[in-house]
Amino acid sequence: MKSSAKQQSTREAILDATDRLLARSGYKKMTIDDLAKEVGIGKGSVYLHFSSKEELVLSHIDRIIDRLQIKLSAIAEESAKPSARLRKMLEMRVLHRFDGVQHYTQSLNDLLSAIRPNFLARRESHFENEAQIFVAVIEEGQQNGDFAEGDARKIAESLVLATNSLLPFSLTTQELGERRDIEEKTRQIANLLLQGLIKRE
Amino acid sequence: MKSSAKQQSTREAILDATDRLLARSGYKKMTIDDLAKEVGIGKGSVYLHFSSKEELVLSHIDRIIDRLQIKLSAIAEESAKPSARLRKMLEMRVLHRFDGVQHYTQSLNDLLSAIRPNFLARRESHFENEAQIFVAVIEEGQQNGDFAEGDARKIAESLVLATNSLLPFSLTTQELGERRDIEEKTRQIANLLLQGLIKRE
DNA sequence: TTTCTGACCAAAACGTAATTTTGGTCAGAA
DNA sequence: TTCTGACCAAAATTACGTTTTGGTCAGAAA
Repeated sequence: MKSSAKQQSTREAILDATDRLLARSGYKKMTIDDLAKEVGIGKGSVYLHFSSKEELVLSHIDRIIDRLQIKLSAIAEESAKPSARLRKMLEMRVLHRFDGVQHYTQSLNDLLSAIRPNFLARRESHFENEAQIFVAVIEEGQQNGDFAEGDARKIAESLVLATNSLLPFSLTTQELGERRDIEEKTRQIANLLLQGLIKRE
Repeated sequence: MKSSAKQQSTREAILDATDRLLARSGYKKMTIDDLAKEVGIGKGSVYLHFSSKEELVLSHIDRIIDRLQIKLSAIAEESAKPSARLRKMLEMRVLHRFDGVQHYTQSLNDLLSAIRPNFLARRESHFENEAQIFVAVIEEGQQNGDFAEGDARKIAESLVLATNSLLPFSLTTQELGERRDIEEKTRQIANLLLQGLIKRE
């Protein structure tokens, strides 16, 4: 039996190569043969880790989101004020997503059109998971009196949703604009939202 | 010389027919011949009003936005409190856009991919124009002491941007979800944003 | 045994050449 | 002066033979 650590590292190597090839050629032109060659394994071995090309790319996206969630959770557990943590989480979330696909110059549409239904479903669940991380911080702020009362889950969903139009999705990072502008716009929205959360004297 | 009122009504009839055909067949399958037949005019007459198929469809979208801007301006001039007006404007904006393309079941992607560059450019300018309508109301609220001080233009852009992810764009209305849910989500976000705007005692 | 591989295959993608449809024009009708 | 539809080049579609590709699996490697 192969060590699961080794299995895991092969899996990671495949996903790393997927990222490179996706950036280089887009979804349709990226072939499993090329991918295997890039990783230095046999083609069949790719299918030991992923059941299909679509599943492979979806997993690659999942990995970006997993990493995001780890970073979000880390901030959520810091010791700063809840409002400061939320602000930081909102900004980091947008920039992480921006950076995660910055090198895909034109290929986002290609990818989206190829795997649309499953991708949209996952995207929805990613948002839900991300919102859940915000919930804990919001509840903390409510309990310590910083924030006004309210359904923490709904508030979390609103925070996420309100910054979603800044995420690369149908628009590539180029079409979205300069990274610094995205950052500034996110900060503006986050400020307004958080002012709204903070309890009035 | 033909009366400009008659010219205008033909133009409107063409745009009405464009809306119907776009809903029925999508951008690529909608032909100018069909369109002329639907309106009951000759094909060449279509080109008396629009210089190309792309321009035609762009004008159709412009019309949706023009109507939106008229409704936004109307609300902006009502006598309710600035915060109430802004809330109403934000909700109306999202629902107007939702209703404007609700009958395009699958064809938004088709349209987007066909006219992408010019469409994106216009979209950007639509947002800027919409934001400008918000500016006046925000400044009014700042002057009468309801709202905290701040760059009204930037605030307006934030309000618009924060609700943009609820607009049909790459996602069709079906993919966005139920109208009542969109309405609820918009209201949630608007509440949070406006709480953030309101001046603290 | 367990892990990995690449030859293999059906299906999809691609080239391409013949055919049809379509966006756009414009000479002349109304 | 306004409108039209026959007309045309270009683009889309079809038909079809060829190539490429996603996915499998019998057997090699470990």
